Amino acid sequence: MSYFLHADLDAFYASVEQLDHPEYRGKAVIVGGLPGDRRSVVSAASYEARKFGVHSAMPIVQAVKLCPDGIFIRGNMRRDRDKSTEVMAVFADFSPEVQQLSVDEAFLDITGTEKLFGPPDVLTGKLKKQVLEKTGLTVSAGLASNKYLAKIASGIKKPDGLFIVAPGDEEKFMLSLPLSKIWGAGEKTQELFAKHGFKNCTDLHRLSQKILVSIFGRAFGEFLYRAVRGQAAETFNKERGSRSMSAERTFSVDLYDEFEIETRIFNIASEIFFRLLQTKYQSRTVFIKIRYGDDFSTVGCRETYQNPVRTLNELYEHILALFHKKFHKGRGIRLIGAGFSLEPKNAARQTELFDSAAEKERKLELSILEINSKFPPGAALKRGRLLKQ
DNA sequence: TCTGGGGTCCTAGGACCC
DNA sequence: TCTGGGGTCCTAGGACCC
Repeated sequence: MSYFLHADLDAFYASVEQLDHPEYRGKAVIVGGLPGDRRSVVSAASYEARKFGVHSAMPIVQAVKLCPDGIFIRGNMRRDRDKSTEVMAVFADFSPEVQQLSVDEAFLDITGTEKLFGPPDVLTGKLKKQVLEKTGLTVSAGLASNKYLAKIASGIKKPDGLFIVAPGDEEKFMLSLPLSKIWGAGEKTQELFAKHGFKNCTDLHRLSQKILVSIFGRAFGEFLYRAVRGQAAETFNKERGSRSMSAERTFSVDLYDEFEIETRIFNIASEIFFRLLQTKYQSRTVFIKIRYGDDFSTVGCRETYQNPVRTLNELYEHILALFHKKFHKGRGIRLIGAGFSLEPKNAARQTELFDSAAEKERKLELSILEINSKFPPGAALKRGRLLKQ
């Protein structure tokens, strides 16, 4: 019989700020942007801020209205990452199988750890205590016989809580939940639930798999069928490598000027290209994304090339071409994004014949990467924007 | 209220090949 | 002259999660 612990740090980014700034403790802390940031959203709100109705993904503008005296902070990614690493190290002391899901949560397979740490609830108590002592952060935990239920369970007694789904109670547990607690069923699905008059999990449980599939589509229908029965979802079992890499920017004001736009595109191209160079992946497929300011609509396109992208210049040309293929001249741009699909380096695809110009350029770019990695950010070597040939 | 940024997976349809 | 069926690869868009 398997047993899983899902551990979730409470209000992570906000808690790190309160840890580093004792004067913030006990106060409403909102991470994600400063009050003047017109297009930012909340990435974490302390529990004190949540009392005002502030929650993550909410526009900062709205958070300021709800909580005008809150402490607003943009956030400190490097610090948060370091803190996350510390926490994951503690998790690793309790299980050889830690599956990190994001910066602030992980599954621990604690099957068969009883001799070392005691029963699951005792182990969880020890883990929570150690995380607090070693990192100053609190964790909420869920225990269940599969990952899907452990994940839902950890959200039930927040903050600093523990909820256990006893073996044998899986289905009963799911049926006790409101539809809003079904992980994987977001806003649109909730609307669809309402449209069909489904009010709770029992309403879904009554339906055959065939009916669910006809309403929700094959994959999601089958997922729901299993979910309301408390059965393990495949979702968390695939241990897969990266599939894509991308970067996008929302501008504080819509962009109209072509030169300005192309400069932003170049910056995004450099960012993702140098990020790609530091991985064990290559890419033959490039995609772009445009969001218009007038109606918030998003369009995108992609192209798969014969050979992997080799140089920044080449990537920039690709992205620019895709951008101009989609862009409606005259409309203001709110967001531009670009990225690629990843494949393992040196995939068995015939490498192009030696191309000395491209090879030279690639070497130059690698040396820029090396120099950049040796200097603190800001002091690093920057290169002027390339020109279209 | 007016909607970030980095990802994953699914669906439907088209092109192409056998 | 009209037109099958399966498989693979690719693309656009959407839903969802943290």
